Amino acid sequence: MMLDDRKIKILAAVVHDYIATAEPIGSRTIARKYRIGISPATIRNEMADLEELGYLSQPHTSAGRVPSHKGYRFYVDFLMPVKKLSAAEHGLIRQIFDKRVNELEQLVREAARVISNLTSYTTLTMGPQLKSSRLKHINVNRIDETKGLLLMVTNYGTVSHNIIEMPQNLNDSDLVRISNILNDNLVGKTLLEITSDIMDNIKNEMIEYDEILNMLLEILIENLDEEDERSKVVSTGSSKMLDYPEFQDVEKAKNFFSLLEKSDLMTKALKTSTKPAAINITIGSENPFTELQDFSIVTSNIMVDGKDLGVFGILGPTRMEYSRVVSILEHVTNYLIKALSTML
Amino acid sequence: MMLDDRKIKILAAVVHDYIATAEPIGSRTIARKYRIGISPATIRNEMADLEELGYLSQPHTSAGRVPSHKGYRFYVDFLMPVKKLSAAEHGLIRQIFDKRVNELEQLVREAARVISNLTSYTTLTMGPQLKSSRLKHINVNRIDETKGLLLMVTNYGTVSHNIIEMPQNLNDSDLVRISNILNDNLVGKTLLEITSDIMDNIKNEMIEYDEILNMLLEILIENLDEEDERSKVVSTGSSKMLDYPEFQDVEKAKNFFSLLEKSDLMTKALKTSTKPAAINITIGSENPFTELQDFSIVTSNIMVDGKDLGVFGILGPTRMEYSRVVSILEHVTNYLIKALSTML
DNA sequence: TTTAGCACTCTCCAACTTAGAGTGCTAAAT
DNA sequence: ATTTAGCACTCTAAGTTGGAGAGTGCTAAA
Repeated sequence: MMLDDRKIKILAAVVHDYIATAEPIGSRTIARKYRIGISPATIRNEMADLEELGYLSQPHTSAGRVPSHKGYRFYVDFLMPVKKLSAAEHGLIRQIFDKRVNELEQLVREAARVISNLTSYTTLTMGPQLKSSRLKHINVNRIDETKGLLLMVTNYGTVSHNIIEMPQNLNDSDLVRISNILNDNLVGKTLLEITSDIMDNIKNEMIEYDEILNMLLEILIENLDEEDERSKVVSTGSSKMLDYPEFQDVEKAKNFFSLLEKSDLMTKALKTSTKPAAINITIGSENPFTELQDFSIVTSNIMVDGKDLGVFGILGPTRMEYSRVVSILEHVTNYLIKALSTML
Repeated sequence: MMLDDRKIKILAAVVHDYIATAEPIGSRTIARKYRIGISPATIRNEMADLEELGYLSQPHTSAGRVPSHKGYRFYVDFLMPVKKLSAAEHGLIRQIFDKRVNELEQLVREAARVISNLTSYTTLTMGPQLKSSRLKHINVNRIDETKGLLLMVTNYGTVSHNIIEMPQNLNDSDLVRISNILNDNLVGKTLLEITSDIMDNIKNEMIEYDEILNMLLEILIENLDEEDERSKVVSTGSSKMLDYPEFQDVEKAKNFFSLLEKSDLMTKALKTSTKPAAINITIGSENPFTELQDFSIVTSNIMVDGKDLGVFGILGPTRMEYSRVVSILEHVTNYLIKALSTML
């Protein structure tokens, strides 16, 4: 079911033009703008064929043609040019990683902002599933007479801190002992594995610290929920979408924003569209979630040493500048992976 | 220039109805809905007077009347009923403070979310100016062979952490010494006061730790900029605005969103509208910034022990449910202040 | 001083018209 | 056997027109 050369040229022209203008494109325009060397009439015949084959569609009888999802798919798989980024764009991306930033979250946030600025679409980010992350370091510090600080670092490089009430009867060497015990018993475990069982063991080892250990356990459990919160999908640059003709209708815009707020949906969308491949493109109705079938999503996972540190996703209209988006995403992801692999 | 009783009743009716419906309101409607006991004709005469006095205005000759900014101001100052919150609303607010949350930022974020849900307007929040906050605790922890963690806590209860590269030649007791020295020299100072001068002093005291101290100084300086970032205005619930008739025009909506992105403008707006009073209302053209003159802003500062810990602001159309907004803001702020004063 | 009555103004909306873009089909041209 | 010119046809977008309805201000009567 391959297309002949002329059909391909016409399909490419339609996709290219529609991505740029958002207007249905007619035979006359193709003949004028993309010199293929055949008359509008012939182009019309070819377009009728392409429509029958499912690559194009017509908003109404006397309008030009618009690519169908199948049309975009063909374009993405076979026709899409590799878009070179300009020096300025390169510079913007590199700039994020020049700063000495040592934390995953911040780096990802910055990257999302730049992606969103460069593409003018909405960028989605999802952090690593912290339930599966392993504790790398844990300790308790004293801040003042009554307050302390519980500090945890995971192997993903995420840091979390919690201010705690300090039992009065603990001195500094107690804290060092507690920190050491916690480290010895908990480091290397995933946050899910740290249950009351393990904590009971520790408590048995150190009955004298019962009070504070109970408190810490409680905080650990609370953190689990919260961290889940943290690993949720965050969207950046959503207001940019209002510039696109697709969202000139306020209803559409509202619909889009409320979509972004359905964080479980967005989480699933980012997860399922992430096959092993580096870059993943889901076009319109290819998406299993009906609410997202008017959009396209391009995702890219951040894999470092086999660890899945999260996903970038770009959410935009099906009429998306795929080639630009893909190369921007590729670049940012590569830089980020490089930065992270020296960091972790 | 006081209004007589009948004019006040009519003004109240217009403001009340316009806040509810966003439609200009005519003499007939007032006579029907708000039984004042006079005929539409008389109401017309009174409304003509109110218009001449500047309390009402007419979108066009044959439309009803709409409150002017002066009209809203009169309403807010003299007519506004005290809105009692429902039990459910009370519950939602209380709920935030039931969780054991020990951090200012998180608490504020939660509070903003609830305010935005309850009012359906956009909530703005601004943290304390960290440049003026005082260091309460600082120390350096080791995470693994090559990595360490610089930890800082301010008197406002904000915590910041930075992962750092550890020089190889430091052992654990070195870290304790460094932490102690830093604490002794820096605690109590504002972040602005911590300049290279002070650090030079410390370095002189401990020439052997030159390398790590230089690094820490660099991080401190970087943090200053970043913390500024943190104390910037954050907006919550902006997409809710799309429900209001004021923003049915996409241009208007776009304009609103790009306004939110001008963070320096929003910062100034929150600062200047904050006189000593607890709650501050700025209506339309009362705002010194022309871009904001189509909106009203209600602010409330979080003052604990004379320390300014930040500001809540609600941004909405001039046609805003002032009484609801004010009482919600009062409640949340009071709860928050109570929570913080036990915390800090 | 208040009110009924009425002419007047302005907006909103639905119905209609027109220009323009694009199509599909047919028949002629290559 | 393709390709192309020509043409009738269709559909939309953008006016234009003409009430209907809401609301006003003024005048004169209550």
